[in-house]
Amino acid sequence: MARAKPEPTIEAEDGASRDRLLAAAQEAFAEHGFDGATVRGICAAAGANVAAVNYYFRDKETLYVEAVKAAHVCAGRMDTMPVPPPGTPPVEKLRGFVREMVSRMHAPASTSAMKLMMREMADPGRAAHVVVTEFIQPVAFALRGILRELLPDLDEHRLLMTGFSVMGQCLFYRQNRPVAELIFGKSEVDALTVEMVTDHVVRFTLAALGHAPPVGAEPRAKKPGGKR
Amino acid sequence: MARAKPEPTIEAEDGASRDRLLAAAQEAFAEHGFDGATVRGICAAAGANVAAVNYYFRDKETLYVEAVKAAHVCAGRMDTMPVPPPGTPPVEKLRGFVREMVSRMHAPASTSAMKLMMREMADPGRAAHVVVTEFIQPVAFALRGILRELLPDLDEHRLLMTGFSVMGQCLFYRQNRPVAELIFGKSEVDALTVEMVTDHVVRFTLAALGHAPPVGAEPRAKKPGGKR
DNA sequence: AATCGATTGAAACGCTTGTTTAATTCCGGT
DNA sequence: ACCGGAATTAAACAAGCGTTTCAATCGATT
Repeated sequence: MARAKPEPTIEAEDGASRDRLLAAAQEAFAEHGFDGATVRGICAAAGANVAAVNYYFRDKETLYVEAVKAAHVCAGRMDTMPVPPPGTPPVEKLRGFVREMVSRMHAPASTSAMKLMMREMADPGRAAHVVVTEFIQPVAFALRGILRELLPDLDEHRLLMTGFSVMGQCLFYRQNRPVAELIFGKSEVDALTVEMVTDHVVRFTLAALGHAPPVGAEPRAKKPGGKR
Repeated sequence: MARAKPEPTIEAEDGASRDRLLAAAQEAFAEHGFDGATVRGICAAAGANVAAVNYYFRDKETLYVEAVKAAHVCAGRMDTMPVPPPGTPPVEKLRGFVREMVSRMHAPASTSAMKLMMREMADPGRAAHVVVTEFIQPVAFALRGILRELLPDLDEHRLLMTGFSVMGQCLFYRQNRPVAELIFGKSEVDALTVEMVTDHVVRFTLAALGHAPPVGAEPRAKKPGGKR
């Protein structure tokens, strides 16, 4: 009937609408969660038919899992963390780690992808294993290695908690930013730039570990007690 | 006990099934979220009819808000934080604050109530304002006061981030515990007792602020006010 | 041009959701 | 006892959900 021959969209590509479906699902699940997002809404946003989700994926749940997987290869790529050159001192490794982490918490490449992963982490269920083993685990071990270099004699439990302290500081700015804005005002929180937060977390952590002067001590001059 | 009814409306005090409904809603919303929980499931758990939720509350949304309110007066009571006596040094105030916070993060009085509040904080929407102003805000200001005592000369931005560092460390053990268990193993994470975590966070923070020796440095010599 | 498999389309399925209606039971009061 | 409002019940409502069906369409191959 309506032999509509619109612009030659790239349909010849294998699974063009599959990708659009995946992108739409990623955004919808990130915004409204698994239960909140609807298959109809996703298909409408993707410009596809409702049956497409059953054609390309089996059902809503596998679409969700695939969307999470696609999200963590898009915004994730945690294996592509900046690898410091071999001679880098551990303090600088930690600084680089925190900078990268805070940056991703602050303004990630794909907002919806990061939101989706955070949501899955907040209450793990359907795709937690994939996200953790491929996205989070290597980062956690990288941090543990850096901290082990900084604290060679610390027992495992304290090392673990130290890593949690670092991650807790970084994750705060993403997981609790809305609440912080409600408490202290959006302008106050938004005033904290990536550089400021990175600098604070690095200084706070290094001071806690005895590798830098404590917070509040302005380094107007080189402080005595500098290591090495 | 029987008071006169000036208005022929319902008595808010005798709602036996209303309370059961509220408790069931609290648990269901905590477990499955707003969209995941069903009115029928809540009523079944409360042993009430489906129409009860429309009789006592207007609809599902107000039931949710009331459940959140009930949750934060049950597990919350953050205004009943341990008030240190006036002569307490700020270091001890911080220690008490962290201990209380970590304890509540670790094993709260009502698991479902805490879960429900955390869920509402994770993505604020329906009852965020109530939770924040009555539950979180006073705690945040209390922490800020303690930190201001410890760091009288720090600018506001750094003071804010320092508070975030403290809260981030405490919240980590609740918000990211499942993920941490997936990464490092449940036994490793569960081995961290409240005392260990409290001690670590206090030491980490005080060291960062220059009020205690850094993590990893065992206090070989007696510190002023040193503890065992 | 005809054919075949892959893809899309519109419609309907069965089911669950939140909400409402109307009838019923319960209980205390002048 | 009667009566009236409060509380509870069963049944149904419309709407939306995920999923399925089957026919129509498209693109490439023969």
